[in-house]
Amino acid sequence: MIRISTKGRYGTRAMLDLALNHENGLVLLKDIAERQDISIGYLEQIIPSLKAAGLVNSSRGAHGGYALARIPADITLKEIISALEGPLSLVECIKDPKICNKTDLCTTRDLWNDLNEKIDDYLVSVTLQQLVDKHRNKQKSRPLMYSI
Amino acid sequence: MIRISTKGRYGTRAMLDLALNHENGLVLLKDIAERQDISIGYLEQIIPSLKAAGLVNSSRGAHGGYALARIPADITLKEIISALEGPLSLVECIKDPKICNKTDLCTTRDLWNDLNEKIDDYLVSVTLQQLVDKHRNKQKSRPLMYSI
DNA sequence: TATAATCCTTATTAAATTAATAAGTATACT
DNA sequence: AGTATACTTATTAATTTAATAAGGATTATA
Repeated sequence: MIRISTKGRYGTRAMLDLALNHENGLVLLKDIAERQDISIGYLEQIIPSLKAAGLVNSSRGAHGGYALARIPADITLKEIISALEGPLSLVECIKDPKICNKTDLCTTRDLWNDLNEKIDDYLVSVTLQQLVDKHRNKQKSRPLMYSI
Repeated sequence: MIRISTKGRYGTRAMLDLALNHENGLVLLKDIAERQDISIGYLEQIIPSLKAAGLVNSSRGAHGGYALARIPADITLKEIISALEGPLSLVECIKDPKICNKTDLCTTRDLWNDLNEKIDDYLVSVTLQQLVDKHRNKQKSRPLMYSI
């Protein structure tokens, strides 16, 4: 199965949540967890990858919390996914050609490599800002839904 | 990690092997296994998926073996991968929207859905014949390599 | 009709990965 | 000092992946 793990999915949702809720200053992990319906413990395992990649900043202690390190328009989905799942490599021999001695004759490797590039192109083309805009449009188009 | 499993990769190589070696009649599992360096036992677990999808035919008994069910130009990569790995669905809620009650408001789901379509488009666009052609070109461009 | 060659079927297992929980530590504001 | 928060590390359960094993079913042919 070709799949995106929960780490990638939850982390992306956390980033979108951060982008949507920055008006009131720092965002609490607890609040992200609640809004996104992800356990705090699991989020605590995911966030460090985003920090390490320089995508979010944090401050500790009371009144601490998280914030995006850059504006959403400057953050691509590729950065987010790479931070969470490592470099995109549909098959091992893409990022590490030495593991197979037939690499240069392997037609199917070329194939996975091409597909890899397509996926990459798409991920680069989407910014967090675009997600924010899409999200706001969705909200607008459902005027009968009230949050309670 | 976004990954293609060995089932998908080995199965694709088996299909390419079938396409390349049909001149001498039916192709033996044993020979595919040897040429592709995949254990017979594991191939025996992979081939049934290809049969079930109507991509290969087989005949049993002495002088039995496998053959493609259709010409390579009529077989897309998407059919092969779907047969081996099930319907492409980067996240569960793509093929089964009911598992999540926020599906219609979920911006990230739309995102995975779009990516899913890109991958799908690519897989549909590649035929087994194209792989065969690429493979033959590679062989030609390495005239100093002899098989022994 | 016996034998050999082949596909076919089912069960088992080991390893890796994923998804999560738990429990406590460090820091900073009040 | 106390509390709210981020941070760290270890553990575990479930699932998936990748493979092995062992034998059964079918067909050509000697």
